[in-house]
Amino acid sequence: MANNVKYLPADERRAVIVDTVLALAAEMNPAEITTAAIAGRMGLSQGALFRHFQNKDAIWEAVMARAATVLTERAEAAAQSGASPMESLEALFFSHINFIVEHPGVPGFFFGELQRPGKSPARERAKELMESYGRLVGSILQEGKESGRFFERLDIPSAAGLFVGIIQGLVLQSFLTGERETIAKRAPGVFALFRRGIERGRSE
Amino acid sequence: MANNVKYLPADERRAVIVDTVLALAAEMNPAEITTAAIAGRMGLSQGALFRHFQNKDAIWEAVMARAATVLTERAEAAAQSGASPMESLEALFFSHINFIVEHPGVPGFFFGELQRPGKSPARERAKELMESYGRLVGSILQEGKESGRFFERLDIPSAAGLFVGIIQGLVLQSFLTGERETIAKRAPGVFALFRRGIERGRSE
DNA sequence: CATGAATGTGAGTAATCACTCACTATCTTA
DNA sequence: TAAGATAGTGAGTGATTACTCACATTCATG
Repeated sequence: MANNVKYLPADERRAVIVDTVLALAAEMNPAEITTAAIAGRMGLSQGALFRHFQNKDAIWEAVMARAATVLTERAEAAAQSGASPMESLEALFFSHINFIVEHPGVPGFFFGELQRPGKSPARERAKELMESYGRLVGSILQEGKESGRFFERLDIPSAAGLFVGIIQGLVLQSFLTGERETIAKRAPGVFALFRRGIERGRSE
Repeated sequence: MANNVKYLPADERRAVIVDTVLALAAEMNPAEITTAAIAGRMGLSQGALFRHFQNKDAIWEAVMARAATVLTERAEAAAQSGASPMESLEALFFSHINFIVEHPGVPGFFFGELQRPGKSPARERAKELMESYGRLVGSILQEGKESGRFFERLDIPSAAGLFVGIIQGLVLQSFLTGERETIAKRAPGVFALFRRGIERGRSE
């Protein structure tokens, strides 16, 4: 893990810094991550950080942007992978779960940033991510509704909110237990119930 | 709002401090609430705080304990109010939503505390609350399942997790928009979908 | 291989943090 | 109304924070 290679090009160093913050976020409260902790983990001095980022907020924005990019890429791939809307939704759900299992620091980072009032750059990135994610889920739901395979009176915004909510609920439970496996273990059962909620009634 | 009455008895002062923290948590990131901010809002000096609490962690624990007490009382009352398990579940759901609308600082406080690793007193309180809440939901679900009104193959832990998750999803959306009304407006539609997921199939 | 540009150092800075304590103001009660 | 108990003050403490800068080290290139 000790990535203490020195004199990296600026873009690579920025990437290493972002990685380091994500690694720290998996181990501690993101709100308590200090520039000293980041530099220490990298084996560099604090000064090196500020050569590549104007301030801590800029680091936070880069971290959020990176998380958003990776998650969005995977989500879009998953959304197109299914043969039916329900399969796409299921693939999207589990790709999101896998992302969180691989990057356990991201949800906490996300929560922490959304709690901040006003508009920090990182918070704006987080909002953008949520909105585009919501649109993606909404389009799949709409498709399923139109194809007649979903509940015909399905309220798209509610269902999209529920979709995001069930993931958040799982994250919260894993925060509680402190164990990373919790979320992957509970995911299938919870998704099955969500599926029951949105699919066509069996006698309608 | 300015509660700057001086020379309150110790127990009343402690209650005022807890109220003040909850009020601040509704306006700012709980992680950024300082003892200076609390004292300033009350119109007292910082020293006054530490006459009534040993340290900041003790204040945080008291805040969490108070939130847990109020929420638990309301939840238990709601759980017993319904004529059927589904009605009880619905009453529980909306009492929780109302609690959050009235105390908008609590969810953020909760998230922030759960993100902290190790075991702070406040975090332990939060875990206790979640566990007893989960048991309450689980018992209603079990009752509904046994009475034949819920899905007969319902997985109780998944459904309880889903119940908590849909509330978290609504909270997250209200964090995003920054508007307090969002959560109450979206709640009915999301609960309807949850209900569809757990109730008996119409042709089974 | 010399030289300028890029990257990193380490000892600083002022601001802010939770917390302390000798002292004062107020309340309670005999 | 005197006096002890309780509550609050305000100027401190050392630790920690994000951030700076003169200087050193290494890299890239003609």
